[in-house]
Amino acid sequence: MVGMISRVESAAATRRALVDAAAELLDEGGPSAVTLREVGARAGVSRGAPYKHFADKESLLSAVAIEAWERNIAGQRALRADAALAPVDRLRAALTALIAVGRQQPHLFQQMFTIPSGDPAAVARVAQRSQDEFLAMVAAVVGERDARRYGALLLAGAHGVTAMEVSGHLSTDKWRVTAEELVTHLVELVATTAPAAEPAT
Amino acid sequence: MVGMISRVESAAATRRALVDAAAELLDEGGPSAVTLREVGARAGVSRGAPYKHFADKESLLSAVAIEAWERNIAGQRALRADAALAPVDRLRAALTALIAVGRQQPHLFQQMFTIPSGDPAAVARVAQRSQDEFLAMVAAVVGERDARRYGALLLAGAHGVTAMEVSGHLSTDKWRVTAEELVTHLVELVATTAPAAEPAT
DNA sequence: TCGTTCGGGTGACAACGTCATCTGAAACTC
DNA sequence: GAGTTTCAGATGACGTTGTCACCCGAACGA
Repeated sequence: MVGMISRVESAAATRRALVDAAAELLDEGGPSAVTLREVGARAGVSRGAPYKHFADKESLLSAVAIEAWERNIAGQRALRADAALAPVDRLRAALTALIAVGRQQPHLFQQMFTIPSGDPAAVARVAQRSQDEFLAMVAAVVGERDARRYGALLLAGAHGVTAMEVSGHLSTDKWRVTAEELVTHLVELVATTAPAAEPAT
Repeated sequence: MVGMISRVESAAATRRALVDAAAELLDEGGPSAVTLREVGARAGVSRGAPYKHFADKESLLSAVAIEAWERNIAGQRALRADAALAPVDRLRAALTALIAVGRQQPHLFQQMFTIPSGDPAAVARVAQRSQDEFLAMVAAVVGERDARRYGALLLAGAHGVTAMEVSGHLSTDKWRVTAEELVTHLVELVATTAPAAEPAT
């Protein structure tokens, strides 16, 4: 029958609700606000239920970070598919998107770059895929040969400025520059310095 | 009598021991390993003693971060006083020092850039002083006029690459570049692109 | 139809952050 | 120097949290 839910479907739905609830609590009050009891409550299950889907609290938070990385990947794919954008604009848009996450969901941003203690490979793997996507965008601007070198520069710069703003260390009074301006500046710097520019994919 | 300890001296010594113990535990096992009970034990006092010196656990961790920033400031001052170094070398050394902290004390590095929830201004203030020091070093290379713009770029880049390495997102297989190489590259990029270079202080 | 599997609920426990309260000695007042 | 105040530290206690062992019931496979 249509709409009938099997056991695996129900379990998957619960897992979804758990991750969503955890992400919500993380946004609202940081990692310490993510209690398994409250997560269970918001997901409509009991306090022990999360343990049927995640090894421990940190695995749950890792799942939240992993989904954020996957959204990041999807966003970059969409940018690459947008034919209306010049390669250098795609680059800038991708980095600006990272800044936007930091601005709108600072705790999530920090979680994405937290030292993993459980399974280090889990978050790292999906982050690597995001970087692959980004590398392709860089290659379209500076060429395949120097993509890695400049890609690391761009990504580090964007992440660095966002992290500084998130943690309150980027006083615009002092630096007289916004995160977006800095990224734009950095992209221009790379685009003009880089040896060769190739046509977009 | 020499060696006699007054009450305030004893209290200051306890505070020192508490911060040291917290820093030690942070290095060993991350923020979750810093329990007030263990901190008290290592400092030779009881579990409730820290509350005579810090409002709560987070204030204690903030104190650890603040001391790390102060060491950073002292290091930068030493670099600026070293007449044997060219201005651009001082810059690179300062950024490399930041990377070294991330490598050797990853949890401390994260703590230095954590979103503060208690007194946001406390950590931010000392971080600002570190940036003032850094700004002066940048000005010696690219001139006063563009120091802010390029300073933010350099600092963000160094912090970004360190954070990526700390969180395991900087696969050297993929990027074929170490954090130091990237910083060196960035410094050269700025030094050659910047409009004017002025003599060192 | 009969086990099996497995998501979910519940009781329980240790550890933790935090506070109210007590204590004793140093510091201050006269 | 006696009395008073101040304050670092110890301790008992409480609520909360992460975690696990155990139980239950419904969906699934044979």
